[in-house]
This record gives sequence, C-alpha cells and structure tokens, in this order.
Amino acid sequence: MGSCEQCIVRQFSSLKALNKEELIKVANCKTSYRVKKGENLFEEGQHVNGVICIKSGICKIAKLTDNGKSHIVKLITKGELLGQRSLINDESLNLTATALEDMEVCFVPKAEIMSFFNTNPNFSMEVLRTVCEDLKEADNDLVNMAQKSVRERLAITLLYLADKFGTDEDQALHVQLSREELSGLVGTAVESCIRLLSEFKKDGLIDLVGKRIILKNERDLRRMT
Amino acid sequence: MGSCEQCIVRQFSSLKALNKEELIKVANCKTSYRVKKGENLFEEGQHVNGVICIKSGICKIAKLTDNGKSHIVKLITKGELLGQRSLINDESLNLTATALEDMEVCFVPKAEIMSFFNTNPNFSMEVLRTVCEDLKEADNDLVNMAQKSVRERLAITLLYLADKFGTDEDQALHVQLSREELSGLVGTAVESCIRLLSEFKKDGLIDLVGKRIILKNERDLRRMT
DNA sequence: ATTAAAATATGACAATTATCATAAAAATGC
DNA sequence: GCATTTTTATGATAATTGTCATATTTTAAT
Repeated sequence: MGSCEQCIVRQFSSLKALNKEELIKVANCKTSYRVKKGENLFEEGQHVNGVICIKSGICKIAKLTDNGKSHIVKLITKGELLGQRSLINDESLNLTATALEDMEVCFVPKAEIMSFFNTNPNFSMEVLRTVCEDLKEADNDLVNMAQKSVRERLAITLLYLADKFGTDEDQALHVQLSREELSGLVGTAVESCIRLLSEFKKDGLIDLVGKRIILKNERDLRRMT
Repeated sequence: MGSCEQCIVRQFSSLKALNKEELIKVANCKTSYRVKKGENLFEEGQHVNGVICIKSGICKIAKLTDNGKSHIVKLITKGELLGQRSLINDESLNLTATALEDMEVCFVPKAEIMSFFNTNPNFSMEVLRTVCEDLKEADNDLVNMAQKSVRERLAITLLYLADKFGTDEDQALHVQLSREELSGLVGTAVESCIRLLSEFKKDGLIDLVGKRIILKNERDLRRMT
C-alpha cells in the first residue's frame, strides 16, 4: 500500500492541504483498484460514501436525458478528485462517471474526508476553492451553451481538449473520444458534429486521420470562438 | 445599526452558522444601503472586497455576450448572499449583478468574512454546502440548456419563477421580468420568447394580462418539461 | 395631455440544427 | 479470413430558432 505522499492526486487536488499525519490516515483506509474502459465509477442516483482519487486515465461525467442521449458535463483526469460535491451535500449523485480509458484510482471513505473538515481549515478552504472554480467554469459553460452556435461550441471543445489533455507532436488530440462522446460534450446531434468536423477539415482548420483529430490551424480555430 | 440577529439573510444563508459574537462583529462592520431598480450591485471584471447580503428585492446575475445580449445565469432574492465565489477565489467577478426591483442590502467587508473561515468550521461547511448546491444546479441548467428545446426551457423557466418567487392569488407570477430579461434567462431571442408566450396563451397554458404572466394550467406546463 | 421613446407583438424569411435514410469504413466475434 | 456489428460519414428533408421589418401597445418625459 503506497504512502500517498508522492501521489499525483496529492499534488493537484485539495488533498495538498493535508499534513503528513493526515496523509497516513488516508493511506491506511484507502482502497486502490483499476477500472476498465467503459465501466462506471459512479452512477446517477447512487449514494456516495467516499471520494475517488484519479491516479491515471480519463473519465467522463455525464447525465442521461429523456431521449436516451447523454450529455457530458465535464471530463476528469489524473490528479483530480471525484464525488466531493455529493459527499458534502449528502445527496445521491446527479451524474454518472464512466471511464474513457483504463484507470487507476483510489477510494477514500467518507468518514475520513469529513473528519478533515473539522480539524484542518486549510483543507476546507482548498475544497471550497476547487468547488468555486468548478462553479465559475459551469457558469461559463452555461453561457456558452446558451449563446454560441454549435460550430463555435465545437471549436471551443476541441481547444479545451487540446488544452486539458495535450496533443502529440503532430498536434493530434491526445484524448480519443468517439464522435458520440464529442457530440455529447458539444451538446449536439452526432450527425451535426460529424458534419461540422468534415467542414472544419475542408476549411483547413483540422485534419482527420482515422480517429485522430489534428489541430492544423489553432489560431483560426481560436479566432472562431 | 441593526444587530443582524433577526435578519432574514442570517436565517437563510451560510451566515446562520455564525455565533452571537461573530454576528456582532458583522453588525459593527457592515454598511447598509439601498439599490434602485436598474442599478448594478456588482460589475463583471470588478474586484470584490466583500459580500452583499440581500435583505429585500431581487437582482439578476448575468453575463454580457459579444453580440451585446446578456445571459441571465440566475436570480437572487432576499435572504441570499452575493459575491461569495469571487471572494473565495480571489478573482475578479465574472458576472454582473443588477437590481430588478429596489433593494435593501448590506455590505460586509472581505476581511471579516475571511476570518470566520479560520475560526468557525461550521461556517466554512455552510458556505461549502451552498456553493455545492449552486454547482449542482448549474450542472442541471447546463444539461437543460443543451438538451431541451426553447419551448421546454420557457416552460421550465416559468415554473422556476413561480417556485422561487411565488404567485399571487390568481396564479400571476410575482416577479416582473421584461420580455428581454425572460429571454435572457431562457437563453433565446426576444422575439422567439414573445412568440412562444403567445403560443402558450393560445394553448391555454398561460394568460397574459399586461405585463403579468398567469400560470393557467400548471399541470400541463409541468408535463411539458 | 401630447409627443416621443421604449417595450411588446406578429409576419416573413433565412439560417441553423435535428432527424431519417443510407452508404462506407472500421472494429469485433467466431 | 469472413461475416456481423458498430462507428463514421454524407445526403435529403423537416423542424426549430434567429433575424429583420413593421405594427401596436405601453411607458416616460415635457
């Protein structure tokens, strides 16, 4: 069982506010496991009894809609925490988390996390900061969703993916999303998404090589948003 | 200068976690003032140096878009706090708050609020809960915006307004929003909004008497969402 | 009270986007 | 390796929504 001290999650999440003793407590109660691509880490409606630390891999946080589609609210990657919000509100989950790649994660029970809130004000403050940051982003996303065209939103999404997950040497997006997932992120029909990708390609903005999406002209993409 | 103890904001916001001593500190440093309909309480880009307690009145929290329109992210009413998020993140405001009615508010300086985070874990926890609740709502709004039609969103918005601000005996919405504001909340063009209101009227869902919007058939409105 | 300005309403039309059909390409199973 | 299923792609068309023009009504100003 690792010590958590060098863990990437500790570096990037609100866990950075924990001191050595607290980290040892986490290390002693955590459960490490792997999640295969396509499997759910959390499901809508479930009650959470802890948080999940993402050590490697990527997952999507999505909400199912009446018509069977799923809208992706955000993507989560290594270094981040999952399930904080529901833990704090003590509510069932309103979103489902599904692995987009094989993942390595740790589960930390609720009781442990909650105890830190009482004893470590820095930790509370870090969590608060994280949640506020999420809120700010959510507000931005909402306004974009309301005001921007699908075309603009696709451009924004591609740049977001490049920004968050990086690109290969040839500017190909690192994340491999299916067209359906991409359209779920943009908030549009699959066909519209595919059609617009084709248009982007024709306009020299991107290249499509197999499943890979290559940002050919990032400047013009950015100008479009 | 009032004691804050019986204040409505204290009852409904995270300030409820403050004890008597802390309340006295707030009472001694707060500034009460009035804001006229149409005036801004906060402006996008500004740096906040405190929070605003809403004692009476309603305001909108909105973001301006490139094309000059403004999208209303949410409405805030008596008992709520304004500016928490930016205070915590120590960032400039990403949204503008404008009074929709004459308002009575109190300003509490940043230093005071921040000190409570260090000394009162309950207060931190209450703020955290509030922000998490906001975040959950924001996620829901995002998915609605992405997946629902303008027609459905208008219905959802009307029900939200009835729910949050109440109705008169004759089921007329208590809040008086202009069509422009209503469309900014729904996320659509003013003309589309007006047109749909007319349709709703023709379908017997609502009645339009002057500026008043009367929910005539709430059941069918709700069924539509 | 009268005029001017703003808000609301409606029509005509264009642009965007979704839906359905179908084909081509890629991935999967045996 | 071949058949089958899934994913990606494209066309045709319909539905939704936005834009512009123009009344009509309401509000505000003098």
